[in-house]
Amino acid sequence: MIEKKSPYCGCLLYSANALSRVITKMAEEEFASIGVAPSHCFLLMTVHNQPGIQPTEIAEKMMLTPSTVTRLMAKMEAQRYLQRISDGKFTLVYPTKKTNEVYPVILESWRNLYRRYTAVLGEEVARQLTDGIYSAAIKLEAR
Amino acid sequence: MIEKKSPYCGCLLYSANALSRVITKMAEEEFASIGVAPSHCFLLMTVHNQPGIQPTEIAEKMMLTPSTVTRLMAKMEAQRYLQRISDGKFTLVYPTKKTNEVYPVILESWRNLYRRYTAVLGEEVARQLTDGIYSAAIKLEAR
DNA sequence: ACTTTTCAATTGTATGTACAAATTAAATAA
DNA sequence: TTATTTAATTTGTACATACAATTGAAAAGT
Repeated sequence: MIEKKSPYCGCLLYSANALSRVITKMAEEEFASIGVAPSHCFLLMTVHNQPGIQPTEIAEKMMLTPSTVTRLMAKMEAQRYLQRISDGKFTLVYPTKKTNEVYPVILESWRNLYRRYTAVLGEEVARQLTDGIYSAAIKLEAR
Repeated sequence: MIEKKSPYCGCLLYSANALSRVITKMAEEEFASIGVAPSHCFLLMTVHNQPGIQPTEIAEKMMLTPSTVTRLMAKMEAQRYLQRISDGKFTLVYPTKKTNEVYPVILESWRNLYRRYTAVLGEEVARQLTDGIYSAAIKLEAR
């Protein structure tokens, strides 16, 4: 049986984008029950684990730009999932009761996602792949 | 020296998205001189290599949805980079003179991109990583 | 003390992508 | 042959993300 590969599968851009879309879709399915998108959940986790964190640091941790973080926060704040407090030129971000309530559910969904893709890829393969991807991202970002 | 990792680096979703953003940015820089975004270049390559190809097949090759392909095509057609011809319920997509002119430049940029990331990651590592990413994407899509 | 520079955060705008619905045409069933 | 179903494509809409420009405040230089 002939395995039909994409003509672009040797390209990191192509493959990385493809994987990103696929795993994002799986995550959206998993997080759908919460009613909060995966990126927003990362934000909530970050704020939950470090109340009073500032947008810039959130952006670093999430590997996103500050402007994106502002948008994500605005949405979550509108849903009372977090609170921003201005402090001079800084902004301090805090979780709310709602955040704390949903936090365990987020963790659970996150674990389910992990289980789902490791079931397909194998745990060790998934680990190594994730590690390779992460370190490549770091190296290329520092380029 | 302590290496500071992201708290989410063990998550495939997080890492894959991060890599996707970083490599996309590099690609955008590389393709900027052409004035055509990376995804549009993939489209042009696909059509160049298979004149008369249909949107559905393009979508499969590019691992995108048909609706996304429609948007990409609309943009490129507006810039006279390709031509759509209706044939019953099908649409046949053809390259134009402009496509053929720019094609070698696209290939060159693509090679440059490859050189850039392999310079950072090492050729063998990059190859294996790309391969692992691609096969994970395929497996997870078939989930 | 005042000016200039730097820096954090936000806003305007644009892009790539997807889903769901609509359209249109072909294929199949009656 | 006509009616129904299926399939290809496009459109309406929405979302995550980024860049460039703006705002507002702190820091540094004079």
